[in-house]
Amino acid sequence: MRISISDVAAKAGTSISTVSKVLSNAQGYRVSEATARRVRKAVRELNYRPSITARQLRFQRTDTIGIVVPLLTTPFYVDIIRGIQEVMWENGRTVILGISDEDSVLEQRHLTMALQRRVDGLIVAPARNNENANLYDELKDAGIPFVFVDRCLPDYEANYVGTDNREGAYRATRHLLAQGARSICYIGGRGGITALVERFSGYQKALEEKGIEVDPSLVGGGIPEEIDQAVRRFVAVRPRVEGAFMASYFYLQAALPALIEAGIRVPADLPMVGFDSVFFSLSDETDYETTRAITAPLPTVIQPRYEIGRKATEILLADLSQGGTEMFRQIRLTPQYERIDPDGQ
Amino acid sequence: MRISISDVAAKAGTSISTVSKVLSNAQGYRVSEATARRVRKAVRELNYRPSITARQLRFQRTDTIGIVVPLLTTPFYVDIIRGIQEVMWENGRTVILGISDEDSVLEQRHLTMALQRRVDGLIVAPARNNENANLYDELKDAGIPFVFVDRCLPDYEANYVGTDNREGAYRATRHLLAQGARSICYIGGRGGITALVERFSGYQKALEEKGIEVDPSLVGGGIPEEIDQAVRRFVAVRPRVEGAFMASYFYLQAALPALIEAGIRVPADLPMVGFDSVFFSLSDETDYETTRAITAPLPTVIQPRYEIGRKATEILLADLSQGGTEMFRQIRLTPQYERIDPDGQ
DNA sequence: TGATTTTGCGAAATCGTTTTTACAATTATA
DNA sequence: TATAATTGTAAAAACGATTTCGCAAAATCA
Repeated sequence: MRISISDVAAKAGTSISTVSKVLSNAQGYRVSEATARRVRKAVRELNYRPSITARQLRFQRTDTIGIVVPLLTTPFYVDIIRGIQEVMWENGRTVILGISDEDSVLEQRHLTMALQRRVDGLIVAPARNNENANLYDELKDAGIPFVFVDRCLPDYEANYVGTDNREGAYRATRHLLAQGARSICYIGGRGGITALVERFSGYQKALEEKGIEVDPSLVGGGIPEEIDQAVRRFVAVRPRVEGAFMASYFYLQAALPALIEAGIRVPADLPMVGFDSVFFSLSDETDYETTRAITAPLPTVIQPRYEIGRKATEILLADLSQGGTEMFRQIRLTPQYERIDPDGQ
Repeated sequence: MRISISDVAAKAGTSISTVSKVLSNAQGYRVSEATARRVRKAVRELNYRPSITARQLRFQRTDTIGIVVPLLTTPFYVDIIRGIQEVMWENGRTVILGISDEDSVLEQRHLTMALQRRVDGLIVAPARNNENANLYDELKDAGIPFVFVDRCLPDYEANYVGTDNREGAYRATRHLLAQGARSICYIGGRGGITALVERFSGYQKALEEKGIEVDPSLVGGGIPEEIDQAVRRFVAVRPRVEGAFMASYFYLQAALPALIEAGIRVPADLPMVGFDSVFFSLSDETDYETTRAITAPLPTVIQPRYEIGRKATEILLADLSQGGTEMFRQIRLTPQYERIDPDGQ
């Protein structure tokens, strides 16, 4: 029962092409003011809105981009999405959203779905341990532009917008060093996605600058169980670990219970720095216990989430308008620091 | 450069109608096995996928629904969306998402956008202080089914799925009464959206059952500044308030700073119950301070968020398949309780 | 007044599907 | 062997828009 352009034409007593011309009100068309008025009146009275679907078919573009993120339960990706939405709005476009749940297979399903919907382009934060490189190759072949945000596949050439992870991790580690810590553990893994590789590299750089060799037995990561075990090993080490670098909220959250169990409060007993916030619900028993072991707001590297979203969208739109450039852009935005002196030491 | 059905037809040496028939492989059609094989081969080799856009135009339905929620910064709506997505997946449909930021105008923009995209239906958690009733009337007139989740416009007839707010608030208030509290403040407002009206009503019911009249001077709500002022009044009251009912995380979050400033720890110094969790970032100075004033996990009413999403979608899909029923369904799901004895006293 | 330009509008093609209808060619029936 | 029924395929219409092109009517010019 939806009204179409022909209903408007009928009511205005004109042809559909005339209606279209009035509505697009481009310069080249010649429509008399009297007719235009009739058309506009009919449009108003019928409350007519052109079908985007028909437009899409005609123009061969959907003015829609697909977003796939691993999760929404922290504000991190929510803010990135907000940035994306904002720019898309400004350009009269829309967004469809998929949540991969850190699962490579689900990610693929979302991407295929989006492609079937003929999205113009994609913005993706790939799941950890990603195995979709061939899928992204297909996108390149098909000429569908996409931009990775926050994370990128290792050794993979593509558009990317994220934080300057190496720099952030470097500064954060220096913060620990400045407090006199020398044996500093790294919890975060070193592969799967580039962000972690880069953070490890920043950690390493800061240590080596001080002539400290990275101790492999102080590096841990993986799934929560592995992290838990790694932390148990670290706290048993003698002499005791003097600082901890947590590569993200994910690792921090997984590591805290083991620390608490060992009676270690942070940052009082163990200086600690992290990337981005970790969130606690104070209705949750476990979370409540955990917060008790935290003695002061944690120093943290703050990622420019909103800006990452905006920048990624701008790159995508640029690619779109230029019909897919062959040049890939890799952009690392400068992080901010909370309770870390970035120029410290 | 995307390949269409006619490319397949050309490659298979047949007509596009034959290709379509092979692909839809419905029973009624008669296509020889030899032709079908040729077509399938061509489809495989060209990696052809039918254009959803063209299908949409043909079928006059998009297999898409629009979701509009006020915010995504708490897990509440995220979980509802997860429930919606799940059911939509199972039915091979997609979702487009808008965030209204608690702004009636933005909500309207999102809804209009969704309509222009010709979504089949809508699931909406309306913004507080909503002024879009006429817009929703238009939806009814246009025969576009929609379901409210969590919140509903006051005195407005429409599909609705949410928590049994009155019951939840009733039980929560009884919990405070069971602890001996008699003068209990209510922070949450009483209008704008039905959830709050119902929660106030449950609070009132529990009090009146004990022969306690609601004291209007102990009721506060509104924007964060008003809440802050209300709390300051409450804590100054003598004899001192003995319990606090917080209508949602929003009010809890807004109220805590004033409580802390007054040196009141919760629930130790002031028994408190709330609806759903409040989240804190322990990298945030303010949040950190706030958590120090909380002496134990807070008792809370837990809303069945995931189920709300599922149920709402089921109702919408039912409406959709029946071509829009005239009967509106109002469903209130039973909440769960954390640290509240629901049968208490 | 007759020829030419301008103006206003509509018919038709197009985008990629699905589905109905029509039409051959083949097979079965009388 | 005609005729009827069946089978395989293609042509065409429809969905709702945009845009090119052509054709009248009106306006301008000679």
